[in-house]
Amino acid sequence: MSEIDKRQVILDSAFQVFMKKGFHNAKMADVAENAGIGKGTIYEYFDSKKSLFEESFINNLELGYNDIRSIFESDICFKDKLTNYLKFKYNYLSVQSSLAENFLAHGELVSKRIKDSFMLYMAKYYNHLNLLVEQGIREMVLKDEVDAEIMVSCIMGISNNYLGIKVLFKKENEIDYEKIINSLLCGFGK
Amino acid sequence: MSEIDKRQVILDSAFQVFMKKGFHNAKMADVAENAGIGKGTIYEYFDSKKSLFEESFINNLELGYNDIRSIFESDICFKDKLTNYLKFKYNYLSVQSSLAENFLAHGELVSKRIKDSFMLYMAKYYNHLNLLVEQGIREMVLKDEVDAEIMVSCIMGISNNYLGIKVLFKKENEIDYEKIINSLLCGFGK
Amino acid sequence: MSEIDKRQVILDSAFQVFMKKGFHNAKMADVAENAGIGKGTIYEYFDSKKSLFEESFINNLELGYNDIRSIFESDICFKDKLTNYLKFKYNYLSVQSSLAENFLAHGELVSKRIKDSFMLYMAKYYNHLNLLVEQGIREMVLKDEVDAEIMVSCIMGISNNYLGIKVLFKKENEIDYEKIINSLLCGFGK
Amino acid sequence: MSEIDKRQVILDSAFQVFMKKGFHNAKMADVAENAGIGKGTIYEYFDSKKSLFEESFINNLELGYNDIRSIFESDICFKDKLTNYLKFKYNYLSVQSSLAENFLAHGELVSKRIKDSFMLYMAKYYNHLNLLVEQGIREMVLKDEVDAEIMVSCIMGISNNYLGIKVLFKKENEIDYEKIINSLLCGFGK
DNA sequence: TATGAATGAGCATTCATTCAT
DNA sequence: TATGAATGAATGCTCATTCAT
Repeated sequence: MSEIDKRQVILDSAFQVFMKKGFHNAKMADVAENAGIGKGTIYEYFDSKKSLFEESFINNLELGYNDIRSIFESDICFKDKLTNYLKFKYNYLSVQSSLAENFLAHGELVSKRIKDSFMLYMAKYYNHLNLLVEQGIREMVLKDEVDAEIMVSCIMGISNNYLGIKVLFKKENEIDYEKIINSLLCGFGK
Repeated sequence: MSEIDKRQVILDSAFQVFMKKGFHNAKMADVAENAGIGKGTIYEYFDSKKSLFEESFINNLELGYNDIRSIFESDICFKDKLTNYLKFKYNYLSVQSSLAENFLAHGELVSKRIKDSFMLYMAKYYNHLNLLVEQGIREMVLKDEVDAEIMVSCIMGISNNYLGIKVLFKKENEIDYEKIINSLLCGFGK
Repeated sequence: MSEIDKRQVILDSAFQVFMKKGFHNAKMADVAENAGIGKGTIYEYFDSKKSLFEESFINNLELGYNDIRSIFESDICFKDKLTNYLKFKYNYLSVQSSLAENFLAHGELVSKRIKDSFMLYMAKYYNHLNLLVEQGIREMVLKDEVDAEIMVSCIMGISNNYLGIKVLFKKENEIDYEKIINSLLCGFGK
Repeated sequence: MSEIDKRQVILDSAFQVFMKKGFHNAKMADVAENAGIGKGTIYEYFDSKKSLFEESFINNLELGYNDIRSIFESDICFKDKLTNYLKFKYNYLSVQSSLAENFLAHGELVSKRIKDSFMLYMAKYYNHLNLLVEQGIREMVLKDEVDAEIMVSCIMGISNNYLGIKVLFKKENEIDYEKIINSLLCGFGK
């Protein structure tokens, strides 16, 4: 196995263990065992538990972003793109985390580096969603005077909360993406 | 000071310290000092650090819920209620936490007990927002066939993301609650 | 036991263990056990193993110096003072260290702080021995033109090497302090 | 490079690193890098770090002894021999160690083997100095009844302390070997 | 009841040593 | 023979918890 590969194996193992147990309850021994290597080997590739956490966290942001970027950059219409985005988010939530955990936060681990990285990716997502709104306007699906920030927030709310609940109660077949998009387009008012 | 009062003093002190430092970096000595009492005294009222965290977390959910319940239970129209709710959330976000931290989660501390409690309050919020949607339908402001889950998710998305960003960049005066509600009512589509 | 006393108990225990095992082979657990306390307690009084070593080393210099100063400051004649000094050194060597160890040194632990402290006490000893030489000149026992540095070095050589060997081979009764002093006074030449 | 030569390269490299960093702070990786070889190669020639230390220490004693033996075995008079010895010691102190470090000792590394070896060489030095004293007696420079042990200790004191201080304060040109020897011969008394 | 000095279980990290290449 | 990636035993230190006062 190449040096790069082993590094990636450790990153993946670390992300799994950190997600499952949290930073403080995850032992370096757990990460090593999960990766099928010795404890000391981790330190050949990473300086400390903290930096391993940061690297694995950022690596995961990158991987997730690469997957989702292809959706945003694909050459399809507004509605299809939004539908694909929501479908992807549904699957992502399924494998990655539980709803409740996404609401909880502890300041402790959020180093400047990780905050910056997180904000960077959030900004990228945000930017993509903003571009999607603009595309919708160009395609004459959305109103010209639409407030992109508000609409993006609604999309995020749906992807985090509505889909999150469906994941939690395992009601995938109840999700009607057509209805979601219609709700956004037509509004809830009379 | 009565026994009940001292318990509450400890709970408040604990919540402050846990929010500021996170569970693992908060020392029992910090909580005691912040409460102006001795370390040993905490153990007269709570079994362990973990249970103190849980109690303080749930206590805070209760306090927050009591504040917001009065909004939902007030005798005002749909639009005013929704506006008041969003305004309250804005202030809450301002004092409680930063945007980025709300996105991050570590599984470690989320015991079944705390998850259940959290879900209970989420369900209460959810229920209130659902009732609010029903009120909107009764007041003929919303369509009869509105999907409450989707609308509630949009409201949550706005309160967590849109307001969160405004808090983060301290742009309170930019928030146009009228426009937010109009967006929800009329939709973003042509 | 008072706080000061417990501190001293730990210092004494630490000095014993460090002298016996050396810094790196002495475990904090050894020091604690030797002092009859828990490991954690040491950290109530000292910041780290390193600082415990330094404090115990310096403390020992102080104690040794206090003992020997009383000899130098006593109101007796040159010869008696020199005899007492050598007798004291003999006993000190007996309980403190072996000859061979005094020759070996490893730079590692010698922090600036400890070096300064050591040099300070060496300078004090040196100064006392110089004053002793001056006293000898005033008492007309020593030549006026005596080179104090050379004579002090000879005294140190005798106290470290000659007495050290006697300690090592446990030949206390062979030591003839009279002869030693006569040798210094009359020289070895014809 | 022959096997013997590589062994010697490692021994030299090891001695340098051990003297500079001390046993515990010297890493095998340091020794290997300093010798320009791989870590594993050291283990082709030495069993362990401990044995490498012992071998390098003893090897250095041998080298130092070989240098000084030639002085003692040269065919010159007592005074010249003593002067040459002191001059050699001065240079040796200059390159090998600082004064303070020579006073400090930590028991840890002094295995029986190394102690024995050290004592052996000390005994050799001692023996040479004793022979030198006898030569002085034969040459009628020293008194017949001179106590060799005391005189040797004085010489050692001068070489370790007096010369050590001169090295430390870089006052080589202040050393008056003539005066030192006269002091030893005539004594310090009236 | 209130305290804080004392405790020791628990873990990140280092580095001498091994062994497949 | 020479290498250095991989290993895991070993230990300093932290801090929740206890309990004598």
